[in-house]
Amino acid sequence: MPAPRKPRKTASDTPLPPGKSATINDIARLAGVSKKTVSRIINRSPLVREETRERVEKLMRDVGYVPDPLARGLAFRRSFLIGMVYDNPTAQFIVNMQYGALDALRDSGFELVVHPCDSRSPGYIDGVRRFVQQQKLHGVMLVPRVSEDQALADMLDGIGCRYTRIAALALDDHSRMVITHDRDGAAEAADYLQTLGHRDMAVITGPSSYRSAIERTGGFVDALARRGIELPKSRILEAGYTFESGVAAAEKLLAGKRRPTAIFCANDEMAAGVYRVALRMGIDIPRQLSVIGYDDSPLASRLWPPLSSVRRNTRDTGRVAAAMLIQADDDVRGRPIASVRPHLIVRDSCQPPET
Amino acid sequence: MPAPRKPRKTASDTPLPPGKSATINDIARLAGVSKKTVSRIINRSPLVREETRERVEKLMRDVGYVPDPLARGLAFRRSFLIGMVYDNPTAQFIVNMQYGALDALRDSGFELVVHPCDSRSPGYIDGVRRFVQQQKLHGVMLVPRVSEDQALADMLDGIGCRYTRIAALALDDHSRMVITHDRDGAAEAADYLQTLGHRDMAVITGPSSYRSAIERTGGFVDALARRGIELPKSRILEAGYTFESGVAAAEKLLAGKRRPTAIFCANDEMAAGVYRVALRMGIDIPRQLSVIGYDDSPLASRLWPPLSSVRRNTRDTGRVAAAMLIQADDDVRGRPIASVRPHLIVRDSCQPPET
DNA sequence: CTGAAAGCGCTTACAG
DNA sequence: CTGAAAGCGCTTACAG
Repeated sequence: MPAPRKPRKTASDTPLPPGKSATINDIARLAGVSKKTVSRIINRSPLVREETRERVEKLMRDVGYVPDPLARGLAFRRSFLIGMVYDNPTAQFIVNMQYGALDALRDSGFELVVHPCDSRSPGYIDGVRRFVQQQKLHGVMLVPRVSEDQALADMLDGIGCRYTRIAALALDDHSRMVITHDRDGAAEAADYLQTLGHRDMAVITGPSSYRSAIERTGGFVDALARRGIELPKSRILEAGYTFESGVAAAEKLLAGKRRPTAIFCANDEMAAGVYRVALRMGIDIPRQLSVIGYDDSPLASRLWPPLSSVRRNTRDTGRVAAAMLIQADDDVRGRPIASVRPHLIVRDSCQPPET
Repeated sequence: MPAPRKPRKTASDTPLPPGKSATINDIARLAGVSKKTVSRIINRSPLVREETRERVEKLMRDVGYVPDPLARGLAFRRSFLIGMVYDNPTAQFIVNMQYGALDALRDSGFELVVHPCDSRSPGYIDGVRRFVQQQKLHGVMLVPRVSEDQALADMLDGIGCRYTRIAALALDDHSRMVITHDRDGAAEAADYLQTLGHRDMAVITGPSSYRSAIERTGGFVDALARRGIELPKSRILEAGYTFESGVAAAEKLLAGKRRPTAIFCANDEMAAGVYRVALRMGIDIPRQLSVIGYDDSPLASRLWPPLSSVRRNTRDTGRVAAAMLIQADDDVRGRPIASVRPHLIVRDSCQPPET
């Protein structure tokens, strides 16, 4: 039996080039397979013998090999980037959505690139198109309110860009939707106020061009109706989702001779506006007026008394929306529609009405 | 004279492939130059005849040609992505910083990819390294507080990644710093309170491991000293930049037998904590207590009375930091250090002390 | 199950 | 000032 060969430098055991990281060629050479086989392993093709796969995967781990997303992107004609497109929600909402998306993208090789835009400017859809096409994005998350824009979705469909839409209700194929059920969140607020004994309530809602505003108001009104309370039109005020518009709406509502005993606001910013007006008019919250917001933003617990508010679970929403984009198509079809449920966080801004 | 030839399909006027976008080869063919010349024009090389450049640039505009960042990135061994690395500042701060960065990146071909992290977790520097190396980032913006971590900057230096650090004072080469002069912002608050007539003041500051906390407190104390007022150590309380820690610090400060007449808080969250305690203790702001915050967050104007606060101009800061990363190196050297100045926004939370 | 060739759309290094 | 060749690190299409 010949003595075992002393290891010598051959083509197949040349150490990795120092400094620069390993490439698919290094892995193929070191493993003694073709680069195509390595490529199959990277892309989880089943057409690789189990033994080969394990051996090569171990090697990749050992040398810390990670395929270059630039090279893969060039060959695939599609990058490993997920875009997040949004208009102008509150900062905390955006940031939570980003955190959620990154939860899903962590260790996937995908990264998140952000694209705020102004949906009122005429060229905004074109701006998104350039963003998507130039970067050859793998997919985009559409956050409310741009998620509600059918023209934007149609454009993306037209250029073959996959997307997920986050919205209060289904606006598209199940495979492209994450539903936030704003109707249910508002209904929970209505049930809570009704249970406390309120009968004369009011709603300060967002712009009627926003589905979220329609759904939240509708959910509140319908839930009251189910419990036998009709909310007159005069008790529903449309505002602009801003603090200032909340102030203006609250002034109208609280100046009338018969004040409502409770106000449901379609977001926390407007609820803060109600607080401001109540303070100015000497109306005590919650003794003389109950208030509920929507968002459960940090502001809710900074206000005094701490504001009861509907939590949206934004981070979960972002995670689900991003996860759908990087899943294989087969996994997406036929599964139930993605949804995230809101729920009311009770703090100290409500109590039974004065008798 | 022969009749003019009817245009026929030749190699050089074959229309662009329908559907897919033009490549450097299409431009070279259509312009009748080599792809290398087109490449020179893309990269603004001076080694191109003026007439050629103009002709090719017009063609590129006409067909809507944009070079593929994936292909350029592969050849350059560096992507056209800017990373933004941050720990856990307030949502509005992050979002403003992102808006600012995108202001600088608009129409530059670069995009912004976000990377929140936890600087207390042991592997976080490694996480940033993987992020930078795998995506072959063109550069990263380091936002406070990670911008203050020298180990992180050293790692980036070690792997040859360009970066800009946003911090209260110079921690690095001028070419890598954007200074926010927190010291000056705090000094302005001090001058304002002194001018109103306050003599017995206090500071609620952030963690002493944060340069921002040190600078803001130092700036406030030094400015008072310049005006002949010594702030005793007992009037400086270290808190955690959070609402809750602000509440705790305010309780200590306002429970004592001799209350300060004014409190400077190193951020708005802690100032909101002071408001909460003052409300609970029946101390009227601003009549019995003046308060100043730092950040000029949306919260400042939601509080009652509206909080005077030092505005940081975060969006400008982000714009400058990102612009430095995509500038040519020559433009960076020798120019004055980048800086953004804070200034006090006066609202209704301060007045002269009661006599 | 595996591989050799060609190609993705650019740039670098070299030559003229 | 301009260009032909080779290469960046992968994948696709084809063949076996």
